[in-house]
Amino acid sequence: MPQTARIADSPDRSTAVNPHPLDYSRSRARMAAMKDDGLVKEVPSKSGSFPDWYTAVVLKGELADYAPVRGCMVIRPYGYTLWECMQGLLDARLKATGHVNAYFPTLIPESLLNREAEHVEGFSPQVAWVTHGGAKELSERLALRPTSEAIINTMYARWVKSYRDLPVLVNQWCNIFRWEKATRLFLRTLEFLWQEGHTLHRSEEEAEEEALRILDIYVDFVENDLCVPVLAGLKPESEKFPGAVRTYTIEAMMPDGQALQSGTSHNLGQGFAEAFDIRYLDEDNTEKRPWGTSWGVTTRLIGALVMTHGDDRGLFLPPRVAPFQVAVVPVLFGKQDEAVLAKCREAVTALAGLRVKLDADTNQTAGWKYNQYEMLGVPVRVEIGPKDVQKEGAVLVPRDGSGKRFIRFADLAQEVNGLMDGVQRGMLAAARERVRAMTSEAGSFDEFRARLDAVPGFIRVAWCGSAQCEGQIIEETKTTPRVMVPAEQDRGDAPCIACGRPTGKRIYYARTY
RNA sequence: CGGGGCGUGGCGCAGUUGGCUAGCGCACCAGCUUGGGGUGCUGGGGGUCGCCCGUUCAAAUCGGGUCGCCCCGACCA
Repeated sequence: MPQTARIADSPDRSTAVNPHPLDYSRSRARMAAMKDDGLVKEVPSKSGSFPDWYTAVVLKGELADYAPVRGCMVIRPYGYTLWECMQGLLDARLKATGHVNAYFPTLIPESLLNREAEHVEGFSPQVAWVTHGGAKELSERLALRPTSEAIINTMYARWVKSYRDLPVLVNQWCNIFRWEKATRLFLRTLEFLWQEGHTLHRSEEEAEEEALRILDIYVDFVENDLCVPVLAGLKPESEKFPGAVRTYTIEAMMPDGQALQSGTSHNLGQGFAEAFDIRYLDEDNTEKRPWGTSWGVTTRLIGALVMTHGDDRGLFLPPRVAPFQVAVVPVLFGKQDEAVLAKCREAVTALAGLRVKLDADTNQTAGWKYNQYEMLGVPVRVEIGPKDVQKEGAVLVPRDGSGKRFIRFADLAQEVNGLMDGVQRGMLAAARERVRAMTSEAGSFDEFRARLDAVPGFIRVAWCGSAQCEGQIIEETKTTPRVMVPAEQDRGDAPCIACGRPTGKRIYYARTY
């Protein structure tokens, strides 16, 4: 019974690392190759082909695997545990702000989806349909939910009667289907997991506050827990959610210079309340329509984690969300093994409160395990061998590459807990610095292209707000508008990059996933 | 949806001007050995060559189709 892993929110032990053997090569050629840089050759270089690197890290990191269905993936136990860790942290924030979870059906009758015109139009190219029950053709097609506004607002219309029923603050964790032409693990698959909040409010102001409150929660969660820096702000009209009045977004920048939309929060106005005929009787005894919001983040965030922090050794997961925060690796020689293992178990006890994996397997060497847990992105490794037992110490190895350190065993808990915070902060700081270096400003198309050429990333421009100018920017630069940051608006006029008219608007453009 | 690439034991690949029993590395099993950065040796088990249809005395190899995956561009969390 070698498993001593304690996984929060995980009811069983199926989340144990490496439940199935993998093909980690041990050929002499590869061993020789390893001596060059000490890196496992299972992972191609991040600076080489970025897409190949990404796929290899997801696969070798045991986050996911291709399913025998086009465009679909299996989230493996290790990857799913990561998702559960992420869920736990975000869910707590949502609960703390008064939201409650519920569950609505995956199947959505076509007639409901058709109620809101812009909504259908926006989603119809991506909807998967159920047309048969057994051999019998259905009288009405059922959509596999591409999002749940239609079915949830249908229910809200039944439940909301009085101003006393407001606000409605409901969230659901579920799966979503969107038919995609080209798929990538975690970044775009036919089916993915997310959380979607759907709220109703008494006033427009309250709905706007809610949309912004959620945006703030997303920023806090993604930056402080996932260590992924984002630009938060408003989407331009062209990038709005179908049916929304306003869409807010958090946009992350990946190391290859492409922006990744990482979460959205929509002010839906009264559009859905009208389409689904939601009314309530207000204090003044008149019937009114509530104001709505919806918002979500998806398993795509796992892709952001991989790309932001991974390196040539594989994954690197922030301590707060890592399925295993610490890997304890005994160095076994067949002689004092019992003493070494006893010390390792003592270490696990000392680290109570952290998610710890003790790997006492004897069919792999200690060195093999070092590489394995680095590939899995475990933030801190503790090595304990006979020499450490003798010296009453242990070797700590943070995944951030800052080197091995020998510590007194008595200081283990304090040292490791200190590393948890230090590594977490270091990851955010490093990512911030990278994104800062990938963000620039351009006053002309020539300048825009030059910057994009030098360092692809976020490029901020002045934009008058017209669709025509937006189209021209897209055309000239092959980038798309990502986000307008509120604090950067109306702080002095500059000529619109396309038409030259003075404007206070600023917007970031980037290539995107 | 266009352009390019790829489907051969679990994984990575070789073999492709048609021709012997389809080969190699890793993984797996057994034994010995080794062990602080992916131990070494020996011996084993495992494949109707993605699928279908053709051509042929003979197809992993040639032709047609089909399915899937990867990469690059147009649409999207």
